[in-house]
Amino acid sequence: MERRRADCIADDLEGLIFDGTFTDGERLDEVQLANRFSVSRTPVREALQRLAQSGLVVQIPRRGVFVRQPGPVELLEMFEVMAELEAVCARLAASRISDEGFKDLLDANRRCKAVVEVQDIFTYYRENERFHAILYRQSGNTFLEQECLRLQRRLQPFRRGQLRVRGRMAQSMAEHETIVAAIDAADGERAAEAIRQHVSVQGEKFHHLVARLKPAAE
Amino acid sequence: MERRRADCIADDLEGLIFDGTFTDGERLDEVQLANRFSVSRTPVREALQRLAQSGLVVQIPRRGVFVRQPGPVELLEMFEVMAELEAVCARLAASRISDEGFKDLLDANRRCKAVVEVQDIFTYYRENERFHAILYRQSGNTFLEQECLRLQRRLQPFRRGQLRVRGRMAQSMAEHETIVAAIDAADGERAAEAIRQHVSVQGEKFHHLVARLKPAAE
DNA sequence: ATTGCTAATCTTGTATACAAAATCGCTTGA
DNA sequence: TCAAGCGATTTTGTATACAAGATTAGCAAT
Repeated sequence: MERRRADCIADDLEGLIFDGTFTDGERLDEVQLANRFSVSRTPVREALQRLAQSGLVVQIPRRGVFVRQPGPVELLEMFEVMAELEAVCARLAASRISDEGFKDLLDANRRCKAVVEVQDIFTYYRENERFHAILYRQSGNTFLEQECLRLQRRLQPFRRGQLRVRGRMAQSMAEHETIVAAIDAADGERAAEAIRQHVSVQGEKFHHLVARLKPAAE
Repeated sequence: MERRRADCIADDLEGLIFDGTFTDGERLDEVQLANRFSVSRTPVREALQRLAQSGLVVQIPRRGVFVRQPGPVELLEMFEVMAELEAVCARLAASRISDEGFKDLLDANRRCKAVVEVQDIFTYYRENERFHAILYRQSGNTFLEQECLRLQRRLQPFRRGQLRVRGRMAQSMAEHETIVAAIDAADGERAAEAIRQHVSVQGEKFHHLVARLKPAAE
C-alpha cells in the first residue's frame, strides 16, 4: 500500500510531539513545517488535520494549530478508560478465546518472562504490547480491538517510563500470570478485575507518572 | 466559534451518507462534490479526510474515497462496545454521581416518561439521548464522556429505527427506571448490567436491526 | 475472438497563487 | 503614560495550476 507524503509527515510530526521537540501549547507554523519537510503547505495541512482528529493538536479556526499535551487529569482519565476497555476485552475473551488463541497468549507470556530475566526494558515493553494486543484480538470483537489499539498507541509515550520503576517489570509479569489463569478458568469477572488492576494508574504509579510528566511541562 | 467551509461540507456529507444518498461502496468524486457544494477541491478533500478518520469512508491512496457502511457484524460489534462503554459509565457514576447530577438524571427520565405518554418517537429519541449523555457526564471521566458521545453519534442513524418497534419505547423506559434505581442504590454492578441490557442488541432487536439494514444494501 | 500492449484520458496528490481574517505595531489623542 | 484606532504584515483558508499515477479504450498480434 502506497503512502502519501501527508501520511509520512503526520507520523513524523507525531514523533516530534511525543519526543518533546514540540512542547505543549506551541503553535505549529505551516510554512515552517513545509520548509522543514521540503514540501508545500498542502500536505502539511493534511497531516495537521489528522493530528487534530487524533487529539494531539487542537485546531483553532483562523488561528492555527497548537500542540496539546494531556495534563495529569486527562492522562489519568485516559488510563482509566484504557483499563476499562481492556477489562472488557478480558471478560469477553474469557468465554470466547479459542484454543489456539490461548496458546498464543501463553506464548506471548513466555516471551515476556524470558525478557524479564535479562532485564531488557525496551524488549519487555514490546512483548508486553504483544500480549495485550492478543487479548484485544481474543475479545472476538474487531471494532473493540481497533479501539484498544488506538488508545494503546495514544498512551504509548506515557507508558514507556512506567517500566523503569524498580521492580515494576517483575510485578507486571506476576499480574500477567493472574490474568492468564483467570482466562484459563473462564472466569471473566476475575480476568477483568486483574487486568483493570494491571493497567490502571494508582498509588505509586500515579506518582511516577506525574513525576515523569513534569519535565515536559517546563 | 467560526466554522470553515470544510467543516460544513464534512457534516453535509455525513448526512448524505447516513440518509442513503451515497450507498455503500460508492466512490465519492472530488470534482463532482466540489461542483455540488460550489467550492474547489481543497475543502472537499479536507472534509473527505475527516470522514475517513471517523470511519464513514475508506481512502485508498491514488484511487479515491469510497463509502463504507458497516455490515451487520461490524454494527453488532459497535453496539457491543457502546453497551460496554455505557456500562462502565454507569458503574463509575454509581459511586461518583453528585446530588445535582442525580437530580438531572431524574429530570431527564421524567421528560422521557412524559414523551412516552404521547408516543412521540422523535422527541423520545432526543430525550433518551439526553438521559444517556448525562450518564456519560456523571462517570466523572471527561475523556470517557467524549468517547461515548463519539460512538453514540456514529451509531445514531442505526438506532433511529429501533424505537419504531412496537412497545420498544415503553420497554426502554422501564429499563431506564432500573438503571436509575441501581445508581440511586449506589450499586455499580447492577447499574452496569442494566444498561448493558438496555443498549446491547440481542434477540428481537438484532432481527429488527438487520431488517432495517437490508434496503441500504440493495 | 481474445489477449496483451500502448496511448489517451481521467483522477488524485502536490505546488502555487490569491483572498480574507487576525495579529502586530505604530500613531494619535486624552 | 496609557489606551484606542488604524494600517501593515503575517497567517490561515480557498482556488487554481501542474505533475504523476491509474483507468480505459483502441489496436495489434496470435
